[in-house]
Amino acid sequence: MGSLNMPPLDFDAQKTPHIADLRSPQCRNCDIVREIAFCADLSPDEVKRLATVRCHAALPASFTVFREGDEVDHVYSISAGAVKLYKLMPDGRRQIIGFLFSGDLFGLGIDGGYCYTAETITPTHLCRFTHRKLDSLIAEIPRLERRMFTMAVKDLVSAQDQMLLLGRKTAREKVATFLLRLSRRSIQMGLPPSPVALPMSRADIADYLGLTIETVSRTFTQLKRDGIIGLPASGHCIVNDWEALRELAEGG
Amino acid sequence: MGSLNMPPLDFDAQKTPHIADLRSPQCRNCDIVREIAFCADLSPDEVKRLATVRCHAALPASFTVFREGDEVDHVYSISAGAVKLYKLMPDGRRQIIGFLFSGDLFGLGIDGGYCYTAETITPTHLCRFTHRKLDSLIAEIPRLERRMFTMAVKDLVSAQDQMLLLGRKTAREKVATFLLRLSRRSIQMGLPPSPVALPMSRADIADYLGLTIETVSRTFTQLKRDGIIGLPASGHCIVNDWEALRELAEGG
DNA sequence: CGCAAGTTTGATTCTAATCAACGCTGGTGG
DNA sequence: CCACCAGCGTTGATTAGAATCAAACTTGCG
Repeated sequence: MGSLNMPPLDFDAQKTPHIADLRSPQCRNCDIVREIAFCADLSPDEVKRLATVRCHAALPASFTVFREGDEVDHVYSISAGAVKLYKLMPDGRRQIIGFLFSGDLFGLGIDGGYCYTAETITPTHLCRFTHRKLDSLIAEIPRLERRMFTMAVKDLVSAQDQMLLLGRKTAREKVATFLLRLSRRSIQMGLPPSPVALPMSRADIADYLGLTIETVSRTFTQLKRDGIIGLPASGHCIVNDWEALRELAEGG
Repeated sequence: MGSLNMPPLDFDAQKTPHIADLRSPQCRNCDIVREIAFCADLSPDEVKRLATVRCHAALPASFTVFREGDEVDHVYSISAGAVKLYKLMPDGRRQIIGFLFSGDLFGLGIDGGYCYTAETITPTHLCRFTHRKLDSLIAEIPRLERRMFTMAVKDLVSAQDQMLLLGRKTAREKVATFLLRLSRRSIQMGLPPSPVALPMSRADIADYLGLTIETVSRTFTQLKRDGIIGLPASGHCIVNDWEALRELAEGG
């Protein structure tokens, strides 16, 4: 793991190119661009235009894309894979702000640097745009502005749900809610609702739900003993009793 | 109080007009519109145009503007006063999503209804626009779209900070962070950083910070005993030791 | 195979919640 | 005018849920 008190990552030491070395001209015009959520309803011409400003990178797992405080320069879109966004406190306490998957956008921020760190969970394909190019693109295709706004509002709504979870739910309720969210996200990506893929570690889940590793582990075990879920292999979770899980999640 | 399990408010039973009865033509062209944050840099003509679509209402304290689940029809801007936004669980557990003040906007949401309840804390002056009129306004003044987007991103950043607070901070750290935020907000409104006004009840603070009333009360008392703050009168808090408060807030 | 990292399980501690009582304040009505 | 009451806030005693501390187990990899 080592994300908690690791020295700044030396990108070059990793077995992949430094993401900053990728330039648009070097990027092949692959069709992954179609998967970018905010251009889902663009015309072929517009997609082509988009392709000229984006560049694409394949990153390994546990790769830090940018850190909290880094100068904001790019916006990223996930073509495939999974990314976590997190904030750290000076003493190492960590809060994961979100788990992102295929189609999700990140890297928005206000002046003064990114306000979270972004790190891949699994090997991940990213598309990247500079804010400058994105702006000129928006000038060409004004619809994009509305689309970005809608996405920000959606993120805001999710964040508010997460506040309720963190502030008022018990460990059991938190885990149940988490599983249901991942399941819904699976459906959204065209996968079956169960088994739910859990690409992230227990530590990640704990830092997302405001719990400790041990409590997350115990809660999974407990839900399994209650017959509500099954844990066939690490990284996967079968839901046996949707009704019970839903009721639990809402505190019923 | 009674916000937890009150029957749906009968607006007419209150001593103020039902907010839904207010129509644009009836609204005087008061200059309060200038205080709407998202039109701060508009030209006089544009402000005049804005005035034709907004309408204005003075509401008493503890007035429910809309409820979670209500059909989304309007966007609101606070001219003066304070509003809280909250979510409820079926069993009455409550999470306050945010405290809003003069200049703040609320009522954004996605299809399917508002995702929180909005209630005044103090007597409050609100401006209101239908989403429809706001859309036509945005068509006229495209700058507004960017402005709304920026505001949504700011809210998102705040929400992410709140996740860190709820998930990883101790009671002391939560209260310290809360006081610093209110103080910063005071400055932003042109008021001195201290004394910090606390128009909301202990119950509201508790439901905002993911604590109980008793813990909030005890923590205030403790910070007072430590000489970090003073509590001269209910509703106000003096900060004696900014450095200590800041250090506490960050977990130093 | 052996090691390191991640996960599970168990024992104990601790923070904040719960339960309970009391005091303050502001509004109401006798 | 003052007594009463309701709502809010504070304080104290006890409990509970999750954290911490500790150890064993599992998994994946060189």
